[in-house]
Amino acid sequence: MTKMNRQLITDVLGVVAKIPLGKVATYGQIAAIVGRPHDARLVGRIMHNASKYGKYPCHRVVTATGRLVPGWLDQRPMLISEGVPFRDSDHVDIKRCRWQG
DNA sequence: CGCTTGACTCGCC
DNA sequence: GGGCGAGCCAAGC
Repeated sequence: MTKMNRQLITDVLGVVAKIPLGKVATYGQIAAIVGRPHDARLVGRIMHNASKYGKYPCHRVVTATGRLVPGWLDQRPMLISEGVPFRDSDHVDIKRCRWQG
């Protein structure tokens, strides 16, 4: 793990930690905030290992279409309990709950 | 050390 | 709205 990678991780997690309750952010949005608009995938990877880097509300991060993380069944109830509006069982109403950083 | 995979996104049809 | 392909970067094997 190089220094630059750690910096990226630190920035990404820092942004994730700032997502307010009841709101969600997209991978691309976070990637753009940390200065890497084309690295949404990396944000996803960081989220996947986020628990190992520390405790962050990574459940508030969804794809650009509002889709939840495939395979992570706990994400939906967690978001619902925070008041995030849902479009269907696998998608949040991204248009209404998208975080305006 | 190289190839594959993935919690992505965007343009096009 | 949904399917396809290309671009991007790091972690795993």
